[in-house]
Amino acid sequence: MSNCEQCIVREFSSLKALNKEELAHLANCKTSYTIKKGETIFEEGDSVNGIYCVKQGICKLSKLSANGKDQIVKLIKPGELLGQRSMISDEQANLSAVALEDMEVCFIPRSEVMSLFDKNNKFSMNLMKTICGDLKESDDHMVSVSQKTVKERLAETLIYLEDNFGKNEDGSLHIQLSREELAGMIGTATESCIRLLSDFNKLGLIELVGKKIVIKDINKLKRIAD
Amino acid sequence: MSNCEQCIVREFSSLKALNKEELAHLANCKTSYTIKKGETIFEEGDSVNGIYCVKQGICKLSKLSANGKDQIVKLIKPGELLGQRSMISDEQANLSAVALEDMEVCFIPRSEVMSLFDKNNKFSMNLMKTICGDLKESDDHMVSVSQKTVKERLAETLIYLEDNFGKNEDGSLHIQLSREELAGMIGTATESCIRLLSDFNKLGLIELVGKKIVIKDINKLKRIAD
DNA sequence: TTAAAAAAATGATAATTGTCATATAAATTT
DNA sequence: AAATTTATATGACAATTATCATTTTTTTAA
Repeated sequence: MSNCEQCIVREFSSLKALNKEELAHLANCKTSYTIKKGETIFEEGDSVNGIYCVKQGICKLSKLSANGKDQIVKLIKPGELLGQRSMISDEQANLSAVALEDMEVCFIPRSEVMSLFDKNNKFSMNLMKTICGDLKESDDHMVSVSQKTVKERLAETLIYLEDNFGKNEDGSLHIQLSREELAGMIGTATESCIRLLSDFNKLGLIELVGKKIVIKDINKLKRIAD
Repeated sequence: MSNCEQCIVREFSSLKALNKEELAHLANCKTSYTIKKGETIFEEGDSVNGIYCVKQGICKLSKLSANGKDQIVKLIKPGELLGQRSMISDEQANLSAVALEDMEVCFIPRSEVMSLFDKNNKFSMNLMKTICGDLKESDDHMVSVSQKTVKERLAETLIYLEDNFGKNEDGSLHIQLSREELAGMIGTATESCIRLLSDFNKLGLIELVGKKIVIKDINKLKRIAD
């Protein structure tokens, strides 16, 4: 069983508030998992009886709409916690979590999180602030989806992806999303997304290398995004 | 100064976890305000140094988009708390709060809320659950905005308004929104909203009496909303 | 390595939605 | 009560976006 005290990603989440003793206890009750790219961690409707601490790899949180399209609500990266919302509300998950890369996660059971919430005020405050941050992000995202055009949102999303997930040596976005997933992030049809990528390409804002995307003129993109 | 212990709306919010002593202290440090319809409680960018407990009246939480349209993110009714997100994150408000009716609110300063958060675990858990509920709502709303048509969203919103804010004796929706505000709720242009209301009217789904809206066939509306 | 399947790209077209102009109705002010 | 302002409603049209069909490219499997 691996040690939580030595786990670096802990520093990036609410768990940074834990002391040695608490970390030792946590190491004892957590379960580690390896998840392959494309696999599901939990699905809409599942009862998630704890939270996942993401150690390695990126995953998407998405929701299936009535018309069968998968809307990506949020991307989760190492250091973040997964399933907090459902666990705290004690409700079934309203989103599905699917790995976009091979992942390593640790599952922390509900009882442990709740006990930490009760005992460690710093931890509960951290958790609170994280969720408040998520709420702000979600509200802002909602306004963006509702008031901006698809073109503006695509520009915005490309910038977001570069800012938050970085780029490879060849300059292409590190995060690998299919066109369908990218469309699901900005809330549009796959074909519309592809078409606008082509337009951006022709305008020299981006370059399409296979399915990879290289941002060539981030300032113009920013001007489009607003 | 009015007594918090006897305030009924308290039972509907996180504050229901407070004991006699805490309520007495709260009564001492809160400030009561009367707000007229149309007045602003706080605006995007304001530092909200506490939370508002809504005793009477409904208000909207909205965000101004780049194109000058006001997107309504949430409606708040008596018993709910206002400004929790900003206060906890210790950030400026990302939304504006404007009264849709004459209101009575009590302002509770940050220090008091924080002290309660630290001392009363039931309260902090309640607060947490409320915000988690808001987050779920916001995510769901986002998916709805992004995947449903304006017509579907209008139907959905009309049902939501009747379910959550009730109707007058004449059967019309109790909550009084201008067409512009209703458009702001569903995320569309005012003219599009008006046009679809006319369509619904012609189809017998609703009846327009002046600016009032009466739902005539909620089942058909539900079928449209999905 | 070739065949099959899946993903990406593009064209044609239709549906949805936004914008601007204008008319009508309601609310407010004088 | 008349005049002004504001809100609601409608028409005409343009822009955006979705859908369906088809082609090309890439990936996967045989």
